[in-house]
Amino acid sequence: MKTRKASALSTDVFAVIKERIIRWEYSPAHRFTEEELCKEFGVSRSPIREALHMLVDNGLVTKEPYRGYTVRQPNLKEIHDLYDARQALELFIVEWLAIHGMPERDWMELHDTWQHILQNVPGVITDFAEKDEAFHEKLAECTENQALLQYLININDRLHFIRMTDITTAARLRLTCEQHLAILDYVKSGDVQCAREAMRLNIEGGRQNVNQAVKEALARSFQTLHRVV
Amino acid sequence: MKTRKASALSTDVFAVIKERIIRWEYSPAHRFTEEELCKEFGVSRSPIREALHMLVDNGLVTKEPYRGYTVRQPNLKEIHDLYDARQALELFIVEWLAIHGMPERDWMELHDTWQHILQNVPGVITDFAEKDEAFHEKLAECTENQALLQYLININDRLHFIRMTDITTAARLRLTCEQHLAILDYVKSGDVQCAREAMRLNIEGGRQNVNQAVKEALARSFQTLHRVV
DNA sequence: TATTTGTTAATTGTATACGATATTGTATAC
DNA sequence: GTATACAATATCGTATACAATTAACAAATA
Repeated sequence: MKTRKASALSTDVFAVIKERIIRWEYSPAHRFTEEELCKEFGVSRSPIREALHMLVDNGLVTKEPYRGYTVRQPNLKEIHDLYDARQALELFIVEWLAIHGMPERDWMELHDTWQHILQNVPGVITDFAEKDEAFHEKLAECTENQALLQYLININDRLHFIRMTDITTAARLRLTCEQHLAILDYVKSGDVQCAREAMRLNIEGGRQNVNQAVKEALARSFQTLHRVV
Repeated sequence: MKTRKASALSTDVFAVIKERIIRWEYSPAHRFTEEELCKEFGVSRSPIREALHMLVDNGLVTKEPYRGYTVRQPNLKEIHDLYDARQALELFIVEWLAIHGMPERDWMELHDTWQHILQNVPGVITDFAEKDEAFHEKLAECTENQALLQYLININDRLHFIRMTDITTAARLRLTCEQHLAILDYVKSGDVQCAREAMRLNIEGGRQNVNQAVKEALARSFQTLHRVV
């Protein structure tokens, strides 16, 4: 979990490696050494170590003293745990928004975005995970609660790698759009219980989808298996 | 937010400074420089920097590039935000425990502890904050969800400094005991709604108490004022 | 052959030196 | 007297050298 200001070099390295991990660009359990990263990025070990530290904080990499760093292999239990944590936070967030309201401008922006996606199904399937994350993070931002947002971002970072494999069928995409629009409507009308339930359904949908994706990955290849299970 | 394995030196330095901050042993907005900490702890800048990095992650210290590190001055809004985040997590936790149950042994341990404290009011007021934190963290542990526990610990770390000023009157202590025992009872009987409500009351009590403590601090001294407000 | 033990290579942990940058103080011009 | 340019200082940012630790492997031994 990371909010700190850090030097340009370390944040750059962090961002690049994080992006690669998230995009599955490393083989399972890939091992990093500081030295090799120094060579690749052309910087010294200090910023590399900082970047790796941040990756460890984000749960994307594990560190063994005197042994090195390895790309994390999240297991199914951890994925479900993260979805539980997400649920804990997001149910609170929609409840808060239904009670305290959210800025009209933000509401419209989200509404338009997802209405637009809905009307163009199955056109827009690229970057689905990013768009979905942006929706949920925007809601968190509207509570103006930095702690909630920070934890949610951490969860999204740690789940992103697996969400990339989401099954983005037209049906699923349409359902997600409808769920997001429903959440917005209930938030606007101040219906706490319905807002919570709509959010719960949305999150559970995501969880089931990921679950399915993991299982299919298992069926497909042993390589993927020992990464994800 | 910190789970990483780190070297002995940096974790030691981190633990010592964190303890001091939490115990108000630094004057408001105390400024650190890496150099001065090197001298004090007799180690080089590398482990000091790691320790400071961890403190920043824990929200106890802020960093300004080329300027130094300062002990954080959480404001009232942030305190309330953290209480909101706590509520989001803990309502989920008791709900989860009420549904899935918790180990009999852990339940008994918590029950005995708080029954004992209740029977000895107003005897045991020392370390109230620690005991209270232990109760809530134990519940989180019983869900076996590392993410939830990690976030809750982070919240407790960031609130600890202000909770130290909690008004620990006999009445308040008794009320807390009763609330904790009620939470345990509802969890055991699987009554989700009552468990949630009991937890909500417990958290809100803590929030109000802290709120009161901050206001009294304001009334008492300007020094304390510009630390907390 | 199985087991223990010493040696070596790989890697991080720590210390220190050097460079970049922001702030602060000072002199000078107007 | 004020403002501006410039120098000095403090501090972190980065690079690099050395120390400590671990793991792997080979050699010796039962």
